[in-house]
Amino acid sequence: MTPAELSQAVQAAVSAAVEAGELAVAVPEHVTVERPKNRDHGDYATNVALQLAKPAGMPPRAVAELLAARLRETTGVAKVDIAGPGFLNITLDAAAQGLLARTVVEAGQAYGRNEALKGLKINLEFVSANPTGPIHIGGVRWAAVGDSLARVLRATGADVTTEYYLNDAGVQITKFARSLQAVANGKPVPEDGYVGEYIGDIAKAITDGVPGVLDLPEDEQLQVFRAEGLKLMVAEIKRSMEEFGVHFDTWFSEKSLHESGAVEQAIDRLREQGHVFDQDGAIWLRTTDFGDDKDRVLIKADGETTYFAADAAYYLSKRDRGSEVSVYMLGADHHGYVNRLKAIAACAGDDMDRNIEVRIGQFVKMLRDGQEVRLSKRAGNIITIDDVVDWIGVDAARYMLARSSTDSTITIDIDLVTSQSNENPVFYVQYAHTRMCGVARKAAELGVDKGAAEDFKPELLATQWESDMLGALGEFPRVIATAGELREPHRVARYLEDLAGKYHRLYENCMFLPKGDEELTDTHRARLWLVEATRTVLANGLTLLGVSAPERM
RNA sequence: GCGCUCAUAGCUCAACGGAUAGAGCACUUGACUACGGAUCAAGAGGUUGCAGGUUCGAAUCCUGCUGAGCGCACCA
Repeated sequence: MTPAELSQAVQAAVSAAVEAGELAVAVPEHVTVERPKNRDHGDYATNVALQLAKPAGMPPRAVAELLAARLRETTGVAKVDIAGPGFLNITLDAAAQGLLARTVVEAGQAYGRNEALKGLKINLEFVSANPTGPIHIGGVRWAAVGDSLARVLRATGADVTTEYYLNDAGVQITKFARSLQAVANGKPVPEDGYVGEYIGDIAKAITDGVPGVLDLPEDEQLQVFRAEGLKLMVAEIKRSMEEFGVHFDTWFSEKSLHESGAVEQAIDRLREQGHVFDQDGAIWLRTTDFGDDKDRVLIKADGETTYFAADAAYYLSKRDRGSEVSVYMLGADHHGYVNRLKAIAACAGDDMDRNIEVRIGQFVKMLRDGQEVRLSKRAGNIITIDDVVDWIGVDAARYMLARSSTDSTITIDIDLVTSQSNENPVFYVQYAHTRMCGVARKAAELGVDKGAAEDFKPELLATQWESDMLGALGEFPRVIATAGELREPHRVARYLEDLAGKYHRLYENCMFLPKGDEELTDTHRARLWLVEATRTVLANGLTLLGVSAPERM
């Protein structure tokens, strides 16, 4: 019996009580059934009686009594206790619980997928770092979290488009081009330019790739460095993202918004909605109508469009391309943008509480020799995505960055992670997976297997360790659904750590294979189903995080 | 000055308003002639920054305070 099925059973118990006239409430659309932390509280617990007590005008425990009586009649339910203020503690019979192992194995890679967000069209934008340098550690966090979130959302049935917004127009690119040009000509980079080895590398690639570029007039030369530098830098970013296991469906060019007239069209559309006004020679969007602390300029008095105007056009582009929910993942230094971005959606006539989500994530702090390493894209000693991968590898990097809530600043001690990578939780989880594969290898060696599905005896999975394991396996679909709904992929990582721990304990306490001259028993076979089910969930979960599930380490 | 975010064990971090706040690491003590010991068991470690409030129930929600990070352009 899965938690979802149990939840329906509880709901049915409420319905039955209502129909019998014993309970005067509206039947809740969804009943929460959860694994209690304390196993003395049964396999599952529900607080539904506490929640219905007030509307029913009855004491919580009286409501609980009504429901408990009906639940005890439910197939697969072994015991129902009423505890504390009115919790219902439900214990399943071993067979009903054990059946889950076969369910999981038979579902395979599909186990855990659900339809919590079925059909929802989501545009998920993340990283979007300026193409004026390599991706630095902050961007790496969004790459890990954003890509995992995309995978999680897809597992909940959402139709997700991942997108990288390339700021390929504007003065930063010009500064970048001037820096390349200066270095190529053996001159010092301008005061406000970009420095770092990569500037020299790209400059050299351009002078090598475009013979005679240095003989061109200065203006033409700059154009070459701008165009070629941008191309090379974007290619470099794409390469590092792909190597990190992160794929973007769309690389969206800011410049294209300006060149196609999309920015002007966007302003016209916002004007039609009545939120655009002229003042002091500039054209403004009245974002203060929707919670922004000041109105924003779209077109400056000198006729130039602002970056904000491009933001507006970009949002409308996402909308025009079918996005129902546009999710922006921004760094903490962009929190001031939340209100103005949401106001764009509202000014366009959209629901700013549904059609747009701006998620702010905190920074990653890097320590080396006990000192914080300051991150500056313009400084030479930046920590890039390639540095991180070199030090700790893609798996550990992705896992470490994705296992924490983006609300928390996280601190990564480079010395610790590089010198003692065994302490990394990802190894704990991956090791559990290799152990399960080891069991399968050993079974093959012994020439035994878990047997046919119809011979599986779920009631033999009856020890506390097996029960714990089965309970955890049953949670997986809900973990994914919650992670998707809350946009918090770190929940998957935490779940896997718990699952791995339960497996390690199961391993210590239950033999899966016969030893010595023993015969393979039905208990062994049932446990082999459980091991295979656990391996399936662990592998599925690691895939959602973009982390490999190794057979050997 | 105004605003946003954060504050949980020695460290790094969890905890859809639920029961005794949990993991990993580090520390102490144990466990390998069995499926991989990169493991497990036990122990120790907390006034969830402070003070109020709402609630049957608060780390979680509200108010105030303290501390930290960040942001407040006709820049991009």
